[in-house]
Amino acid sequence: MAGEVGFGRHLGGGGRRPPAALLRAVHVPLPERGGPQGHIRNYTFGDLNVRWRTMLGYAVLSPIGFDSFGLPAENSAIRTGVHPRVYTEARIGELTASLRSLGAAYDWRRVVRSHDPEYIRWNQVFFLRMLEAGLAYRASAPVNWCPGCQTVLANEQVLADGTCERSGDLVVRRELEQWFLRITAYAQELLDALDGLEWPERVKTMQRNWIGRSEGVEIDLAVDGRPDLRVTVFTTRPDTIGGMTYAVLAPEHPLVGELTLPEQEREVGQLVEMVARRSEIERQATLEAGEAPEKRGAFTGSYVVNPLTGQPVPVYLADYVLMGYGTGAIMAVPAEDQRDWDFATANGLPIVRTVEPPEGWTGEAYSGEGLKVNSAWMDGLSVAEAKEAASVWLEQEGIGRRKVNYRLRDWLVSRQRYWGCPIPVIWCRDCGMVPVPEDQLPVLLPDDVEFRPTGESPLGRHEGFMSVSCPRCGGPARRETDTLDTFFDSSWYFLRFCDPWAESEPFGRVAVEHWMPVDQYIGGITHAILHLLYARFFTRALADLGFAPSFLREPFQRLFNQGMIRLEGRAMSKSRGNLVGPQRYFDTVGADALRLFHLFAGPPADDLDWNEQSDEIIESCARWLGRVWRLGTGEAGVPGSDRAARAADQEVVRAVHRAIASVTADFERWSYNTAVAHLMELTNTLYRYLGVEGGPRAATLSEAVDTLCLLLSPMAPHLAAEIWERRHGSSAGPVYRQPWPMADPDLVRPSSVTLVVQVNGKVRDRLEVPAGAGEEEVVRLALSSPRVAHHLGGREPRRVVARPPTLVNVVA
RNA sequence: GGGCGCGUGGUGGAACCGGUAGACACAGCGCACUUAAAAUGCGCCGCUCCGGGAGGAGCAUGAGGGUUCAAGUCCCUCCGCGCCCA
Repeated sequence: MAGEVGFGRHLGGGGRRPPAALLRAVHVPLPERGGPQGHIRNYTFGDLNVRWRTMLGYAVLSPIGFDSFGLPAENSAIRTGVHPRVYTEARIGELTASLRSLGAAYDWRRVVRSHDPEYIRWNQVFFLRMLEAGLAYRASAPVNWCPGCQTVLANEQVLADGTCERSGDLVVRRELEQWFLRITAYAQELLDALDGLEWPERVKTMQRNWIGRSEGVEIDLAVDGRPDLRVTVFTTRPDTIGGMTYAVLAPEHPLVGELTLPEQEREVGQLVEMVARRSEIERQATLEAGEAPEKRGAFTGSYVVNPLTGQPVPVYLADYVLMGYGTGAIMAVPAEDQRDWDFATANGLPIVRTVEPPEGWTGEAYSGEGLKVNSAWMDGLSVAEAKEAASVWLEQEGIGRRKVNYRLRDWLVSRQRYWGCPIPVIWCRDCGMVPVPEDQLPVLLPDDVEFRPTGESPLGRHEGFMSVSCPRCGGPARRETDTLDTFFDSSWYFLRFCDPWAESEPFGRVAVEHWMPVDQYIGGITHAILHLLYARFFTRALADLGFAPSFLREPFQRLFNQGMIRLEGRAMSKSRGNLVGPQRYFDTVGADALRLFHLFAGPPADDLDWNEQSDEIIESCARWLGRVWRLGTGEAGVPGSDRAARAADQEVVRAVHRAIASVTADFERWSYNTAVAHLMELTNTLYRYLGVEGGPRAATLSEAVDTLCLLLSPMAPHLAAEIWERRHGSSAGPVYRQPWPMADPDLVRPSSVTLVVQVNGKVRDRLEVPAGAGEEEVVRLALSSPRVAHHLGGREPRRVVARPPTLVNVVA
């Protein structure tokens, strides 16, 4: 629960760059399943960006909010009797305290909580406008029902093994009236617009697959002996129609009754019953060991006619055909589809190839390129040619239509739970479904409810809530008891953040135009599909409904996926009870050390294993901060004398500029672990010069320490702020208002470099040479090396490859 | 089954464009300070072999092959792990 959300806050801005044109917003979404360390990691990365970009001169918006509705609070209420509101607000308090300890630079004035009446009100306004526009609708549908949670789940909430992602119960299928949002109306746009997003390719691919566009043909098949009936199938391979040796209906297909002959009724009935117990995900999965494949299908007794061959072929039911995709019926071509092949083999059905597999093909179904066979006038064509020819032919015959299909289904938003946003609808015996008038919003949840161990929503039994008069006829009516999926809440909070004070509208237009889209979004890969796809849809819907500016289509321009935290190989999460809370680290080593650990332990995008070594590394982060502290406060010592050595002075200056360049480049490419390493390196260099006679000038060393402090401040803000204040008082302003240091390119290059000399690709000598050494010089130096002479053994070099000033390879 | 990603010291990791493999740390070992310990500061630290030593040679980035003057990095095959889709 208490997922939260945030962008940057307006820390200072107004720097060297024009603020309005270069706004950066850094959003930190809800890494709900990551547990406290996951939160800490996420906020650390976000906060680093906020502070760094502020120092670069950008105005940064960094809000924070709480995705406060949802099942965990309600489940806790059922278990402990504590009201979800009480539970939720306590968790928000803890998280807030945690974030403040961490030093996260949020704009706390902009806090948004999805269970607040104002937020609920706009949620409900959106829902009603969507209803009006036909984007929200009610339909009966086979849905995923979790017996444990007593609620319907979205497909996305059902795991691959057919269990509920929250309770772990086996999800079953039920036919129920549900509320949906018409996300499919935006399928093509959601697919096309992915190309313009600066997101990890992996996430874009996942969304493309999820939307699952496929082009094909719908074909009407005549039923043998029943001129009144047609079975319409969808296929992406119309060229293979000659190989259709049977047809398959989904067990829920409306024609099942008509097509099932009396002698097949028993078999068909058994299959339909078995399928009803399985979740959709499970149905598509491969057979379990020992499961007989023929059990998953049944013959109806009817036949349809193959339009190419004119032959009747049997009609089966099978659970691998889904009612929700295409037309709920397929033409089965076992030779070119492996699942059809498996089914045909198990049920003794014929297999006819329509594409010649390549020489030496040993597999079963072949779906690749090749020449057409057994396909009448298509014989000899390529697959692509035949596809086109078959489509044209089917259209001319009047039995086929080209069709684009999507795997994406409409978004099921109703939940049979209490702790969510009520759906603002009233059911009247006479008027039917009546929307709650907008001036009567928000519809709020009653607090005096009783939670029963069954998990059943208490709303239905609450007379005060349920009993209303119909807004249209004034007669007695009942309220809708379903609440909205929490993904509904989290699909627009970034817009509210722009202007959380708006009262007469959900968010001010000007503010949204000013800040949106979010420049940088940071979140776990767990949200690759659900949250990100819903938010993209919602943003478009709100723009088209006139709430958001019409140009705003994409909410998140850039996305960064942080890695998960694992403990003993598994994701750290509350439900697994394997949490390592942050408080003990705040109490012992401090928040800065913990932040540093998350930055230093590995690449931000990689998963992080939390183990015995983690505490040791946190200790070492704290030790290094101590070293920086002593350097900053002068406790570590000062340069030994004023008689400065030019060489040492130069070396320190160069080390500082190298660090500036490295850390800046590392920040840009999200390489925080190496950024920390570079600052450690600088620290080590500076320590070498403490108390040394003939070292750098005191002023040089002092400037170096200041720069170290500035570079460190986005990572360890508390320590940096304290050091800065001690060194400069309050007159210079706080460290986070200082400009980010700039590296002088001339000083980044070292004065001398190591020339590596290889003989036949093996390193044989290393020479110190001036950084400006040219090709002639390095070749001369390399060839005069005695080691090179030794390894040449008297042979003449056949070739010398020089990459001055660092490498020469002598080939003998 | 298909697609994508990843395999580097005892450990976490670095190597950004094909150019010194192992930065920076952890653990370990040693030294200084200390009555002692902690803390702190400094040093050593891939493997094997040769050498008393300074040093030298060879082998090393999951396995095998290829391209190249040069491969952790590019190409092919295989093995293992992870994720997504089926």
